[in-house]
Parts: sequence; structure tokens; C-alpha cells
Amino acid sequence: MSPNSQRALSADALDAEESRTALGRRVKELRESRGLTIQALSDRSGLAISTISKVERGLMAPTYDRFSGLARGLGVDVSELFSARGGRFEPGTCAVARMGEFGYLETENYTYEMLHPDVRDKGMVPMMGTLKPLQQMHFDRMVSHPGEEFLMVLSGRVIVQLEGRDDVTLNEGDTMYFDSGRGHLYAAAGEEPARILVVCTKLGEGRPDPDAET
Amino acid sequence: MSPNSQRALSADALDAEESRTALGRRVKELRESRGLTIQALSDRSGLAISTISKVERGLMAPTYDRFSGLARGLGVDVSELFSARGGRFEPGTCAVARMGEFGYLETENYTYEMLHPDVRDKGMVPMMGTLKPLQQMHFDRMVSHPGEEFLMVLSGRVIVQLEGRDDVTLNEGDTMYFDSGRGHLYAAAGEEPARILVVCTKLGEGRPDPDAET
DNA sequence: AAGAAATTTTTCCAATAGGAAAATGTTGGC
DNA sequence: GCCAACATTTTCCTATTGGAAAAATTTCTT
Repeated sequence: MSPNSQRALSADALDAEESRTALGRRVKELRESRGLTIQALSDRSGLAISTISKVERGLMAPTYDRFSGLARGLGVDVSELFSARGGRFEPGTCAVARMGEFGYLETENYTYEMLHPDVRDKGMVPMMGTLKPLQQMHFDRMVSHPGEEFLMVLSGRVIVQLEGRDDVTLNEGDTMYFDSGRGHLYAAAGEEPARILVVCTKLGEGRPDPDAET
Repeated sequence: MSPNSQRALSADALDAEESRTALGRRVKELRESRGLTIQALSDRSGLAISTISKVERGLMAPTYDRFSGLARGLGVDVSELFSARGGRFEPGTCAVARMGEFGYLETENYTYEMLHPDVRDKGMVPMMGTLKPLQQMHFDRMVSHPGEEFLMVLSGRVIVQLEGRDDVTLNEGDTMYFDSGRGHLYAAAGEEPARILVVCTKLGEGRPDPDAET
């Protein structure tokens, strides 16, 4: 096709390259911090010397199996290696601000009231929200996040869309419990807005990013 | 030691293959639990359809960059993909409870309606209950169980006794979040009965036992 | 039952991972 | 400076990854 497609690097390609070099920096940093030579790390991890050299300079993306060996050789968990950026699922959907007794979690279509923002590191995250009719909302794609979710309709009627399933309509007092890793979204059924209570399991299940310094 | 190590497949090689197939199982399970087709996952993750197919069947070990895309497409953290952490309620579960369809949990003073008794091994346990006035109840001791508890008053007024604290009175719509390891009791405040929603964290919270599979 | 539509597997091939060994740097001692 | 010992990078090659598209399979319609 287009011969000059060499330099027209796609965004994907750029991302991939950037993430490779980031990985390389991390590996090198970890290795040196442990006072290991590439040789020594080679012995520990089972990877060839040349392979490690290439990985560190971002010239190569290790495969799944090598990757775990590398982590073992460095004495860290795989998530440490993957990691600078933790388990964010939808960048931008998660802004929390204090306001009165509630914090607010704003997403494109919902405004949730965080029920106990002052309690840090809860095992469950309870929220309350008001839903607009489906017609007034616009979704690009469904929301999903690791964990489980409980939903109760406090007033009105709610339509729930679950990826790969038929829509479910819930009436006042009805509840639902599901795997929140599956894409989902809520809206009011009919013309009237609806009010719901949602309880999620804690988001950062595996604790990859301990940013709490206090 | 022996120079002719031609057919002596190393333990490493076997491990690699086994870990690949294990990875494949995990990916497939997660994908199906989310109601995604390979096609859909392909769109989300940016991997080719054929690649995903091969990974799921253990024919291929994805590289670092593909791997992270795959995790993002599935909506899980990379560490989730690396090792099957046991337990979990059935991935992809979705359960709806209509008003009036409950199981019952009878205790001396309460009658709770268990909201999703059919979903086993949940991370949260939601219940609904009706409380009688304090005078009509008789307690030997407070209830306590490891974990956390969320309470919401659906109607009426509720008095909460927490071990080592002053009583708290909650009005309709109020909520409370506390360590359920501390002894606690609920009752209706005043003459009228009250209706509440309670969500507890899973009882056996302690150790999510690691790879219990083998 | 047959055909259509959707989903998964195969096939084929270009691009890349990854190892062995040679080449290149780097740091010492004399 | 020259020479060793060690550390890292390059080279060269084979095995594997990963994508596009065709083939096979399953699922849905009529």
C-alpha cells in the first residue's frame, strides 16, 4: 500500500513503544537497585543476557512466560513490573470532591453522591444517585470495573443494560447483584427520573498503587 | 549435565506450557463472563481476533504490550490475568430480586430477607429487614462479626446501639457505615416499625486463598 | 430443512522475540 | 599505555508471535 507508511506510526504503535521503554526503565532500575549485573539477572530469571539487554532499552517486548521469569528474578510481583499506572479502568470517570456531607463522583452521565467519603479504605463503596431517562443520556461504551455491584431502586423505574444480556427493568424496591467487570449502564425507564442506591466492592482490589502518604 | 539434552524438555518448558494454558482458561472465562465475543474483545483490546483465539487455547504467549491491552479490554488488572486468585463468585453473575422474592434469615429478634441467596460466595451480603420497637425486643448480647456493614433506613426511624458508643438515631434515608466486629444492635425508634437495608462484607473475608487449584 | 448471519478456528506470512556467540565498552592493575 | 577481567551491546539466526483473510463451525431465521 502506501510506501511512506514507515513514519506514519499509528497511535497504537507509539503507545506500544512508549510502554516498552517505560518497562525497560523499570527493569533496569530494579536490577541496579539490587546490585545485579545483567549476567546475574540472567541466571536468576532464566532469560538470555541479550534478551534482558534488549528489554531494558525498549527494543523488545517480552512474552508472557518470560515476563513472569523476569519478575521472579527481580524478586518483585508482576504487577510491580507492569505498573506505574495502576488499575485505572476509565480515565477521567473518577473525580471525587468534597461537598457538604457528600463527595461527588462525576461521570459522563451520572452524578453519584458518595455516601461515606470520610471513611477511608472501605471494603464497600456505597453511593446514591439520580438517573435521567435513557433518551437524555449518551453513552460511548459501557462502564466496567473489577468487583461486584449491588443495586437497589429507591424510587421510579430503572432500566439496566448489561453487556451480552437482555435489558432488565427494575421497579421500586427491586434489587440486582452482578459482576461489575461486565459492562453495564443504568438509566431511568420512562419519563420520570429514578433514584438508586449502589454499593460496589472496593475498587483497588489488589492494591497496586498505594498513594496514600498520610 | 548431559550434553545431549535434546528431548529432555526442561521443567521450564513444561511450566511455560502449563502457564500458557492456564492463562488461556482465565482469559476465556473472563471474556465469557462479560458477555463478550472474541470480536468484541478484539475491538476493545486492539488485538487481532486470531491472536485472542490462540491465546485462549494456550497456543500462544502474548507479549508485554499485547498483554496489557488484553487486560484493559477485559476490564481487569494485569495481576488478575497473571494468576487465578481463587474464590470469587461465579464471574459474570447477574441476579435480580423482585420485591417479595426473598429467602429468610431468622434470628431471635430480626427477620431478615436475604436478597440474593442464590448467588453463592458473594463479596457482599445484602439483606432487608423490618424492625420492631425496642421495647418488644430482648437481647442477651450484641451481634458482632468480622467485616464491615452498611445500613440504610428505608422507612421509619431506627435506633442503633454500638458497643462503646452512644446510641444513634437515624431517620428515613440516613445511612451508616461501620466495623461490624464491634457489637451492634438495631431497633425501631418510637412505636412504629422501621424498614432497613443492610449490606455486609462477605463473612469469611480473611484470606482469599491463592491458587487452590492444583 | 436450508440458508443467512454470526462466531470461532485455520492458514499463511510478515514482523519480531529470544538465544549463542562475537564484538564492543569499561574498569581495574601493572 | 597495554593488558586482563568483566559488563554490555551487536550480530546472526531460528522459533514464535500476531495479523488478515479464508475456512469451518455454530447459532439464528425463515
